[in-house]
Formats: sequence, structure tokens, C-alpha cells
Amino acid sequence: MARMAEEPIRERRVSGQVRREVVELILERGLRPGAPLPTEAELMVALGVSRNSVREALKALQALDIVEIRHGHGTYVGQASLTPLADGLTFRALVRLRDDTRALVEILELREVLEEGLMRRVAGALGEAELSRLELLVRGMEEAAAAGRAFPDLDREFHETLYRPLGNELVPQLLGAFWHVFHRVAGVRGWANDPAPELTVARHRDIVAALRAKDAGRAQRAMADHFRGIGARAGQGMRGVG
Amino acid sequence: MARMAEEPIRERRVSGQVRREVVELILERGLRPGAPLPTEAELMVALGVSRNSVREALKALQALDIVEIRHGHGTYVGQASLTPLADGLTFRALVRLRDDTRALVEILELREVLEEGLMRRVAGALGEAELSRLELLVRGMEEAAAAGRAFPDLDREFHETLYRPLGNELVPQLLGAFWHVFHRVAGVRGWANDPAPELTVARHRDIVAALRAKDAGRAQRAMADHFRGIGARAGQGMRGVG
DNA sequence: ATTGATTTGTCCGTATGTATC
DNA sequence: AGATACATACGGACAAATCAA
Repeated sequence: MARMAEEPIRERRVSGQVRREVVELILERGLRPGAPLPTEAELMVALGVSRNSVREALKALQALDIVEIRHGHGTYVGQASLTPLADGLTFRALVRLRDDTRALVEILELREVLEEGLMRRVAGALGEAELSRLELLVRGMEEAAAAGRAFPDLDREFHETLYRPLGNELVPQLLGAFWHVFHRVAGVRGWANDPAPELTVARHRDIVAALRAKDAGRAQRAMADHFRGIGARAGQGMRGVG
Repeated sequence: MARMAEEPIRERRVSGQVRREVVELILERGLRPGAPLPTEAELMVALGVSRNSVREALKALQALDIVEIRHGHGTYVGQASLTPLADGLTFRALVRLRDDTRALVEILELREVLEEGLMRRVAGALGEAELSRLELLVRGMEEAAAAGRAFPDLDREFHETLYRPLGNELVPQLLGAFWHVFHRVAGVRGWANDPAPELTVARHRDIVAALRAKDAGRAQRAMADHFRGIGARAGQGMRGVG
């Protein structure tokens, strides 16, 4: 007999249905990140499914950082961070790395467009506190470069300090994800270390100087130069850059 | 007996270990998206773990679109799309929607910075074929607006056509994810429908006209105006816009 | 069109590891 | 140290989907 018009069956996969219902539960109860969720046993009886289905659904949600599972403690609402994006982009870049570096170059292009566009907005939002902090970070880079040490942490903090005043939490998180992917993938390849650290330091110094002068256009050009340096490291030029 | 210094155990969670080993397997064998993976039974014996652990690991990787599972058929390498990002951002926006619309506004700001920055690059890359296609889409919008119909598909295709010539696959995918999140979240809220569709059409027409004139600056301003219109819909203004 | 083989989906029962009190 | 409440892991069994003979 063909399927009658009984009820619109939303999902035939129990696991996927549980996944949606858990998300619905969080939204309906207005739970915030960190709030405790029902235990696996409670979800089993509440949804009328087996433990395996509950666990598979929770594992999927955990991978998206929508829930956080602590062994022996319980399950909680996740932070909804961009960790899944970083994981996915890392895989995406690595899986195509055998043939070309396109996936990685695309991430760099995106970073460039973003940071260049953000420069104009940042120029008006930066206060004296942030500017001196940025200058301090550049001095730290100078010392590290002179001592022959790499300075990934300083670089990361530089870009993060730059965009904090915008009040947009998504911006530093997205750029952080891009940064994470690049350094993870670059580690697999040869070009993990900066071939010209003193040049990189100079680029950062230029950016701060332009921002202190409230010269948004110069800051944009300095940032573009910065990325031209990074892009060259990836073994191929950047396209579509006027 | 306390744990002796036998072997450096990387991961005590079997499920997480399996997750990493599957990714490693894909990378080592150089498998591309769509390529078949070992069956669950094969992974069990190869990794020496139970089927549940294999399934939980695969479910997590499925959520990240790193693997694709087809019932009764097999498991395959995934497309590594940005679907996980869209899912995560949607949840992120909805979970905070009770208090404020900040998460959604942050996404819109990001979209604005991106599309505005892309305008300059797109202006030089667009050919006659794309320009006339864009004009055709605008005419379609005009008709839809005149008939009182909404035109989400045309809007989506417009932005996609715009950035295809850049040769960066990540750009349309990321913007597509943002678009998807916005319309999904807007649907939950009241403001799903455009209150002034003819104005939206006019904005798109401005963008195309500026691009045909190869006037990147004007295209950027038109795009900024476009977003100012969208941002107003979200019930609060956009910050940090010079 | 039916059967059979393969593979993923779901359920059950049981034992173990982990964190808290 | 003991007890409790969790998540973690294993094994076996059957259901459902897909494909090929």
C-alpha cells in the first residue's frame, strides 16, 4: 500500500530527529551557553529512543559546539564557537593540498578583504590605550625577530587587539579561525616559518603608524602589503587584487 | 598500579581517537570528496574498537561535512562545505535572540564589510555576460516587486553571480552561509518580509549600474546603502560605520 | 518482480571510567 | 574511602535501505 496522507513524517532518521529536538529544547527553554542539559537517560525516556541514538545526536551537536559533554559530569549548552569552521576549513585545505594550495589561498584572500575593509572602521574606533598596546606588541616583535625567535602569539594578539574596539565578537573569532587554519596547514607544509621576520615587523609598524595618524587609506594599503607578504609565502600570487 | 611510562596515550576518548584516525586515513590515502571510505565493520577491525565508537566518530565527522553517510550504501568523503558554519551561526543567533539581536547584527556587519571590500575587486573582473545576467535578475526583481511577490531566490542568485568571476569558491559559500542564517533567523522573528521591496530593487539596480560604469567607489557606496537598508530591518542601527 | 547480500540505523543489556559529595 | 550519578565503551541482535543477480 502506498503511503497514505496520515502524518507528515519530519524525519525518518531517529538520530537526526533527536538532534533537532535537543536544539529545540534549548531554544524553547531559553537556555544559555553553559546551562545544564538533561542527562542521556532523561533524554532517552523523554524522546522514547535508545541510548545509542541519543549519544549519536549529542556527538554531532558536540562537533558543532552546540553542546558540550563532560565525562562523568553531564551535558551542557555549548559556546557555539567557530571551532567547527576551523576544523572544516583545515580539512578542506589539507584534502586538496596534494594538488594545489588553492583552498589555502582562498582563505588568505578572504582574510585580506576582511582586514582591509575593517581598517577604515577601526581607524576611528581606536583609543590611546589600544594604540599604545599595539605599539608595545610591535616592540615585542622587534625583539623576537632580533633574537631569531618566531612570534605567532604576538601576531595573533596584534590582530585581535586591533578589532576588539569594534564591539563585534564575530570578527576576532572568524579571523582567529582563519589564522588557526593557516598555521595548522602551513605546519604540514614547509612554509611554517616566516622567511623575512624583520619585514613582517615593519609591516605591522606601518599599520600602527597609519592608525595613529588616523589615516585610514594608508592603514588599508599597509594591511594589503602585509598580506602580499603572506600570500607570497604560499608559493603563488594572489589573484584579483587591483 | 600507577600508569607506567609505557606509551604516550594520545587520547583517552576512543571516539575522538577514531575521529582523528579517519581523517588521517583520508589524508594519507589522498582521497577526494566523494571517494568511498571503509565500511563500519572494516573500521571496527582495523582500529580495534566497537561499532558504537566508530558510529559516534562518523556522526561527528558527518556534522562537519567531512564524511557523508548514505543509509544502506556506504560512507564517503564529504564536501567540506560551510553547512556546519551555517548551522552553528543559526544556533548562535537564535540562542541569544531572547535578549538581543546582536549575534544577527554581527553577521550583517561582517557581510557588509566583505561585500563592500569585494566590490572593488569585482568591478574589474566582471564581463559583459555577467553584467547582462545581473541586469536580467534586476528586471526579474522589478516584476516580482510589482506583483507583490518576494524574491529571495533572485536576491541570492544576484549576489552569487556577482562574485563568481573572482575565482574564489570560498567567497560565495561564506556569503551563502550568512544569507542562509539571516533568512532562517528572520523567519523566526517577524521581519521576514521586506517592508520596501521597490527600494531593495533600486539598490540592486544602482550596484549594477555602478559596475557597468566600472566605478568601484560608487559600487561600494551602493552596496553600503543596500546593507543600511537590511540593517534597519533588524531593528537597530549598525555600529562603527564611518 | 523476488530474492539475497551488503551496509547503515536502531535497540538492548552490561560493564567500566570519571567526577562529585 | 565509599557512594552516587554521570558519561564511555563493548557485544549482540534485528530493522531498514540500497544494489545486484
